[in-house]
Formats: sequence, C-alpha cells, structure tokens
Amino acid sequence: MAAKRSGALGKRSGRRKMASPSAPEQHGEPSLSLERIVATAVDLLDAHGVDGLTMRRLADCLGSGVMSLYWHVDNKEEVFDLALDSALEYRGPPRTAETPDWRPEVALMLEDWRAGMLRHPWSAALLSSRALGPNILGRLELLGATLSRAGVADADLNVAIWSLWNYVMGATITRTSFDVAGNDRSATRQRPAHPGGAYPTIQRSRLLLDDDWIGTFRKGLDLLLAGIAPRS
Amino acid sequence: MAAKRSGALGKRSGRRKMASPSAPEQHGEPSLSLERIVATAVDLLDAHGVDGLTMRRLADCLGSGVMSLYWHVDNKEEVFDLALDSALEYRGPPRTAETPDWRPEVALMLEDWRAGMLRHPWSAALLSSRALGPNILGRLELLGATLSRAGVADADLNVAIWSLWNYVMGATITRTSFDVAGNDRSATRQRPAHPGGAYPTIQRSRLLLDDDWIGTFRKGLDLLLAGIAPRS
DNA sequence: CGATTGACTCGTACATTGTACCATGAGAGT
DNA sequence: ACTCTCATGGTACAATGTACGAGTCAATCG
Repeated sequence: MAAKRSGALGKRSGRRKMASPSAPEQHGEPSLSLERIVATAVDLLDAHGVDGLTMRRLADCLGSGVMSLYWHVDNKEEVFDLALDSALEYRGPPRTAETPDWRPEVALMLEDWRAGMLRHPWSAALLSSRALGPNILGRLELLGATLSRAGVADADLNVAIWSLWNYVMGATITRTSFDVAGNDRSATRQRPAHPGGAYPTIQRSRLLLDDDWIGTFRKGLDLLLAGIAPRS
Repeated sequence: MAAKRSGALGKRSGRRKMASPSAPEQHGEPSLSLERIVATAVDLLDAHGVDGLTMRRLADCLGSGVMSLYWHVDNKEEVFDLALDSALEYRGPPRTAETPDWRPEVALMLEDWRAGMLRHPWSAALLSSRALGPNILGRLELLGATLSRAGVADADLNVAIWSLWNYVMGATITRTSFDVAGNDRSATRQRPAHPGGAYPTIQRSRLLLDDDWIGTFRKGLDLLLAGIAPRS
C-alpha cells in the first residue's frame, strides 16, 4: 500500500517530451522511452540470451543510468513481459479470403507463429512461464476464430485450440532448447553417450540426431489437424 | 583448462565413508552425499519453486556449510540436472503383457509422465531447457519401443514420438505455468481484462477459464493417437 | 518575475546470489 | 611421525536487482 503507484496508474502514461516541437534529440541519445527500452531489450535478448539481459547492460546500451529505467518500468519482470509481447508481434492474417481450405490456413498460421518464436529463441521458453500479452492473445483469437469458422463445434473448440497450442509450444521449446544445448551441455549426454545401447529404439531411429525439425513439425501438425473434425 | 578435474573425472566417484562399519552417523546429520543433496534439492524445489533453491538454503537444510556442496557437485546447474532426473524417476511399465491394445497403453504412459511432472511443478519448465537425463531417455525409449511394437513404421516413428513428446511437454508446461501465474500475475491479464471484447472467440469459449485440464489433455492426446497409424 | 510542481534522470548503497580460494581436519598407508 | 587423499567449510569477491533520495529541466501558477 505504501509506495509509488504500484500497479496500473500514473507514470509512463503520458509519453515523454509530449512530442517536443523541433529537435532537442534525434541524433545521439533520444532520451528514454518505453519503446526504446523494449526494443533494446529484444536486441539484447537476441544477441545474448536470457541471462545476457541485465539492467545494467540494458542501460549501457541505451546510454542511460541504470535507475532511469525504473521510471519507465516497474522491474525486470516487466521488461521480460514487454519484450516477449513485442517480439511476438502479430501482423494480421495475410489476407483471409473466405477460408477456401482451412487446414492449410491454420497450418500456415501456426508455422508463422513458430517461425516468429524461432527468430527470438528466448521467447518460447519465456512465453511458457509468463502471462499472455495482447499479441499472443491475438494469435489465439485468430486461431479460435478460424477453427470456429471452419465448422469446429463449440464443444470441441477448446480441445482443438489447446491441442494446437500445446503442440506448437512443445515443439518450439524443444527445438530452441536443443539448439542452445546442442553445442555443449547436451552433446555430452545425447550424442555419443549410448555405449551399452541402453536405448535401442531411440538409437535405431536416430531420434536425437534427426535434424529435420521443420519436416517433423509439419507432419506432426498435420496429424493433429487431421484429427480435428469440422462439424460433428 | 586450469583447475580441478573439470568434467567427468575424479571426485564423487567413490561413495563416501565407503560404508563405514558401525554407526558414526545415522541420526542427526549423516554427513553429505550426492543422494542426500539431490533429495533435499527436490524437496526445496517442491516447497519453494525454482527461485527458492539457493545453495545457501540447500546447505542449511542439509546442516552443512555451503561450500561443502561443491565437493559433490560442480555447480548449481548440476544440482538442477540431478534434481530433475531424480524427480522424473521412471519405474518401468506396470506389466506389459503383450500389447493387447496399444493406444490406451501409450495414453497411460504419457499420463503417468505428465502426472509425475505435475507432482513437481518446477520440473516441466526445467526439462524443456535442459539436457535429457537417463530417466527421461528411459521414458522416451519405452514410448518408442511401444509404438514400434504396435506396428508404427520406422519412417513414421520419429514424427510420432516427437509429436507426442511435444504435446505432453506443451500441455504440462502450460498447465504448471498457469497454475503458478494464476494467483497473481496472469490473473490481471487473463481473467477480467477483456473489457472491450477484443477477443470474442476466446471469451465465448471461455478458453482461459477452462479448468478441466485432465479432460482436455486426454482428448487432445486421443486426437493425436488417432492420427498415428500402425503399419502403412 | 520567482516559486512551485511534476516529469524524468541517475549515483550511491545494500542485500542476495554463485562460487573461487584456502585452511582445516580425519583416517589410512608408509 | 609423516604425508596423501577425502572431505568440510569460512572468508571473500564479483555480479545482480533495486530502494532511496538527490539532482535537472520545463511548464505552470502566484
């Protein structure tokens, strides 16, 4: 109850400088702003991963003092939330005609979502442990609407949406995590460490060596989509 | 390249005390051991979540000095790896007769896996960003073997395994994350925060309010399993 | 005009973390 | 008695998130 505005009020509501007339900035450091902070955070995350983002580093990149950030942002958590939502920005459907064929449409949609997350490899893991921002909700909404328009019964809608969500999330998280770990850590365990042949099936199918992520993703997705029945 | 044994050699190979004859311990603090460390770490994780596990706290719970841990363990990361693998310990299949019906068998298997992760809510998120330990590999192996025995063609095996893995991981991570966040953070965003009705489909289907996790999980899983065809 | 206010910046300071380094002790083998 | 290895743990340090409060500057009000 004590301090500040703690929550939804005040502070970063009014922009800054309120669009100052001519040009007191626009060259070196255009002062601070939520947008700039978030954009820089995304860059840092892309470049150095989740652990690479520290408030100090962020401030350095912005050419400001560390504590200045805290005027625009409550805490580091919020930086994560905002960066996440910004990275997964959702540009509406290409151009939805009238659903000529819904399955490829949904597949395309989910592939785009997945591609977006892969472009920012930190995002998938973060998304799973964080509140859903407006952009992700937008994607969910579009997915639901498309399925519904395709004729999926309301009773089956949630199952369909969640199944797809789960699948995409799982696939993307696994993928990014393998990528990151593949270089050092997991290499020790996955790649060579099957001396006695304790895992014959895995070894035979070369499960952990399979590099065709896109293909596997697509096929599994088709499997799921095939199970989703329009009408009933 | 400098220090210690850096990697796979020495140190915690020989147990400890080499099974000392009578009883210099077994009451207050039975000295340290990898097993005790890992077990306590799991308890701490269960009780306080990922952030609640600190080396100091772990040492306190064990009644030892902080640095003593580092004789048994390289670093905190390794504690996580070990705790994870220990939490997901895999007790073989109940009793595999001869595959009377493979689909329920696989479903049971995956539900058990999921239940195991839900019993340790920190494990799902951790598993996704970490190398696979022997216990998880064991589960994967059993899954693959079962599918293979059920007649899934080798060419389709990887897709089937990964699809199921992805689905289970996504579902479980989402579930635990919603649980954790549901109390405070996400409540602000998910539950009431749809004033203008920006997400009509989501709202109508009550997607984010649906609490029937088990049912949804099961149905989605059935969807997937139905798509996996034995033989071809 | 000067005083006040409020938006915004940032240096200092602190608590908390992982862990490097080093000193210590216990038991076994010589 | 000595030394060697196993094992413990205290001290110390660097990195982090962030509370606190002092500073700046422009707009507003008297």
